[in-house]
Amino acid sequence: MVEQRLDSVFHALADGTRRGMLAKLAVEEHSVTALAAPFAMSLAAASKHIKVLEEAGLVSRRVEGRTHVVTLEARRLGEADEWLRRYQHFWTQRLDALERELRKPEPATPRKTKSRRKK
Amino acid sequence: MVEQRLDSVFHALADGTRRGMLAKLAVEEHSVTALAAPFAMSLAAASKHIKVLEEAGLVSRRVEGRTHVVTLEARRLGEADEWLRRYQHFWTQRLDALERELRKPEPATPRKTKSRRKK
DNA sequence: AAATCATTCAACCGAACGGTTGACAAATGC
DNA sequence: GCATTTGTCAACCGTTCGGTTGAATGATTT
Repeated sequence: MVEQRLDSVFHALADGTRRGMLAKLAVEEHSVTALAAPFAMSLAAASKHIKVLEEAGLVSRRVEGRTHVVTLEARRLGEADEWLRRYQHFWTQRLDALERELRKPEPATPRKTKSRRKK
Repeated sequence: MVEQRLDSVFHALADGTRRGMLAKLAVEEHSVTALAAPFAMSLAAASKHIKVLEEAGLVSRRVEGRTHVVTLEARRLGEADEWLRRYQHFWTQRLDALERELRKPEPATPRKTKSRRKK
């Protein structure tokens, strides 16, 4: 159930055009034409991308006269992030370890000027 | 450059089988056969999934005799997370706003017992 | 040396992807 | 009323995806 959603969300994110659209939508909502503008493709193609985002639940659409206004809907991004963070310590632990290592030279017991370590 | 990598990482994540493999690898490294075991598919199919993960930089492989040992390589997950977090406030702010709203019923000016609102 | 185990490779398959074009529908402008 | 704007839909096209099967490769066991 939530697994399926992750499929569609991650798939939606696996395309630069769509990520670009989300970036634009993060600033403010846009019409379909406005969203399509930066990309070298037909309006129909852009429209399809928007549909992918919509079906992934990443954007919503409000019809206003003849224009469709697309809005960022980030809850699902939150779900994706939630999934990713289960692994967070894997990419931070090295840094953590490094940090600890870097702090270490400041000795825990600074009394003895010369500390023999190991051997 | 980094955009291309995001493509492959998000694409790799857009599949339940592959996410399952990563989950298993989060516990410890595994051979190809061990990784494939839980899934109802041929070994060749699983092997392809692993290749996708590998090419996305999410896992690495060490050949040990006749078995290939696959290890989680989470740096790229970190990059994906980094991208997602640009949007973090979008899925937290609503909660923030809601929280403020929920606190509000405690009136700012509780003096007047009967407050007429509107009209 | 032969058999078995761990894994990939190559060819194939149907479905989905990302794009195009042309027709269509609805709201707006003249 | 007619043309224009905004957007979708449908059909098509080549490519990629996720899977299969069968053969091939290499390391290990007997």
